[in-house]
Amino acid sequence: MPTHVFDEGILKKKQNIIRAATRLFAEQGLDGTTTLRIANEAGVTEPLIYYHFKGKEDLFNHIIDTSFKAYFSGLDALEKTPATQFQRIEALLDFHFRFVGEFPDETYIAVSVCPTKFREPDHICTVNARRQRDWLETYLTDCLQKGIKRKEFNRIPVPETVNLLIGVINGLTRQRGLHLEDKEGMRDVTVEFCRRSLVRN
Amino acid sequence: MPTHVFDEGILKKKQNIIRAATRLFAEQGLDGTTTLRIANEAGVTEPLIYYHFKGKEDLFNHIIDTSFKAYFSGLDALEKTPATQFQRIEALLDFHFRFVGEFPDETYIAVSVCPTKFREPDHICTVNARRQRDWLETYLTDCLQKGIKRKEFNRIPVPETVNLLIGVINGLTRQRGLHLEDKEGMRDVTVEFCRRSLVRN
Amino acid sequence: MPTHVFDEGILKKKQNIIRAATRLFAEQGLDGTTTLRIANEAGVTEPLIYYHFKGKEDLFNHIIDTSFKAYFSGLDALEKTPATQFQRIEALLDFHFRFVGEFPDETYIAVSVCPTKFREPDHICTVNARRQRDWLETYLTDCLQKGIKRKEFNRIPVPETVNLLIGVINGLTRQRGLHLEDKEGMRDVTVEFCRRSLVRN
Amino acid sequence: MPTHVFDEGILKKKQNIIRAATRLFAEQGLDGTTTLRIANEAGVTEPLIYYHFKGKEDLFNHIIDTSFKAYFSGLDALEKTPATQFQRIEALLDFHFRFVGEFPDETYIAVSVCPTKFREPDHICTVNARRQRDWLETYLTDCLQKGIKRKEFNRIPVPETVNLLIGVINGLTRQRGLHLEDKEGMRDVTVEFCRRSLVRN
DNA sequence: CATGAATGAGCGTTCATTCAT
DNA sequence: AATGAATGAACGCTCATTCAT
Repeated sequence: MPTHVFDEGILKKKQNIIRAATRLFAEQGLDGTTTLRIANEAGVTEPLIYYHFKGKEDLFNHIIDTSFKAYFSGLDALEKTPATQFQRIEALLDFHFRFVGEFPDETYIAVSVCPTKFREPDHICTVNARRQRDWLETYLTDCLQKGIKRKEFNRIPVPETVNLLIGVINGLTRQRGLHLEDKEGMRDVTVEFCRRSLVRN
Repeated sequence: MPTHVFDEGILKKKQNIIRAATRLFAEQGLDGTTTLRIANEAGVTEPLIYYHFKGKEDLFNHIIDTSFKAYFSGLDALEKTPATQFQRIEALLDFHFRFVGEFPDETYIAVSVCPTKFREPDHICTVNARRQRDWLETYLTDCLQKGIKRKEFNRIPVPETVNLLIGVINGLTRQRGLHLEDKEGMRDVTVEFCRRSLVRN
Repeated sequence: MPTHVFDEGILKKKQNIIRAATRLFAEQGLDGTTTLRIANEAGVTEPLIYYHFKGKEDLFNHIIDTSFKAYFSGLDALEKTPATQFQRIEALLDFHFRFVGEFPDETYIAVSVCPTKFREPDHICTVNARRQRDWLETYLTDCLQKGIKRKEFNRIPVPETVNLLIGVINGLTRQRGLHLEDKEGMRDVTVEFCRRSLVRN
Repeated sequence: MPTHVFDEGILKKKQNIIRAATRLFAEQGLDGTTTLRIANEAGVTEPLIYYHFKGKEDLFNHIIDTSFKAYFSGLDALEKTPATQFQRIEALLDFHFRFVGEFPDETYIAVSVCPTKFREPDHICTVNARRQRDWLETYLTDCLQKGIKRKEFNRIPVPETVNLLIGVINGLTRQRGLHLEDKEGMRDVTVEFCRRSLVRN
């Protein structure tokens, strides 16, 4: 069920290229991955990459674009479920745990190789990262402000806590692939950790 | 005052090479940084790099080695200050906030370019990352176990919480350079966030 | 009315290919023109070129062949009009002025890209260029010898003057496309220039 | 004495590259010549080309630049010798015969591969070709106008005759390498041909 | 007749590295 | 300690060409 959501109506060999590239970019970075390696692992010849994409950079951008589209569509599906403010935060954490589980390579690329492009202000990486940060800031700020006003949450400095929560999400996101066997356990412990910190008792 | 701690008794041009390489590796990664660029930014010629180091990889390893030495010596200085368990955790968080402030490039390299080497089990990156994780795990597990036993902390699942705290540290560490102006504020909020979650009231 | 003389009984798309190729070869040379570009400008896909021709070289040869056929058939039409010797030379100059006006691209290819093939003695370019030179030499030598014998022309060294006249034709031929607006004027001035040099007064 | 005038103070291997490239560009054009071939014929490895030049195009431009510098410095040496107007024209023809004899490859490149760059208005080829044409037009127009005014020349249409003379120079220039054994003969015959046409008797 | 998909061969270029000085 | 000159290896990419349909 994972990666397949991206692949509807795409040729098999093109899929292979995208999947191989995604894995290799995650493992070795953009500069560390050669087009020859991608082609070999995809079971095609190098020029086919250039038939389907303008170049290595374009292939990379395609992966970034597709990944962030899936990410944001997941985020947007969240918004519609109102509840207590903590349940909204829990849903956000939950979504990230699921997303990183489904798309570990895509997530790792976004977190680890995208930043090398932040120097270019119009790069697809920069644009999407900014959009992500804005989205999370808006969402979390709203949760915290409402939660504090309704006495659901402790009185805490909002912007710093938003920043902290984004850091938590980022940090847990980066710990993929390597270990993190007991995903279910981590999810629950993280949620409870935040609940104790935020929710008034 | 920062970077200079590494440079005692080192020739000026060698220092320039190391500093230029550190900055460039952090900005563009290992593969993305050419020896020519390093030489230019250091104000020397390429062969001088090879006079002082065996090659680019060796220069990189030197930087990693020096950085982790400073990091671990900071960690070891921590151990000697016993107190309440939460104070120990606070000291750990505090140290990381300070370290990332003093050595942003070194930290960023360790977090973002080291992982591309984890495939090689004996690489200096892999070894140091493992050692770091072990150190943090041991330290935090000890804190949590003692804190729980002495009723200072809530009863929480230890390994997952250790993992979570490491994630928090990692996440906040990655958010360097870009923004995070109010470092002091972040430090306090983070400490309080963890305190509310951990310490029984 | 021009290029159409070549196209009788040829499919429209094949015509497009030939015309696009002719223009591009003249503009960018043989190596500088890609089959993809030809296909695009002809409004077809690349494989269609290979349906109609064995390959790019074959398409090029076809153009050379067709161009030289038209050129030689024009030359042969000349021969039949006897008159004074200078009138024969004038007719030859006249024909070249008209030909280069009708087929500027074909002429330019013959003059500028054919020479890169002269290394291959059996190439269609080499063969036709030799045949052209032979034809012009024979024709002009005959004119000059007869004209001198009949006291129509000054006593001049024949082979060198033949060579010179071929050079004049070549030089004026090359000056197409770029400028040379007043073609009619150039024709007359050239003819009179040669007349004053050759014809006894 | 030939090509050596360009080479003062240049490294031997760099000279080899320039000479090999000059010959190959003349024989096969810019696109038809590979950097590998240049390197092989120069007895060096490919990267050395990139050590001395920014790339193939830059090497080509260097050759064009050097050639035209030599050409224009030759032209400028001409100007200072006033005499009858026809002697000035004779000197011009003479210079071109000598130049094409000394630098046949450079001349051929200027005449045959430069035009593929004329599309780019700021290209070194375009700029130099325009400058050359301007120079020749100015020079020849001056000769003809003065010659006509002083009754040295017949009354002839000046701009067209200028154009014709440039065509003659171009045409004879293009006939390099191929044959043209009796250069001395050609020079004299050409001069006399023009004299009879221009000079009043 | 016509095309989308795919490839073998090779090209211009870069880069880490070495050598002679 | 330091450098200009030079190279082996490989990389991203293009192109003429073919194949299946």
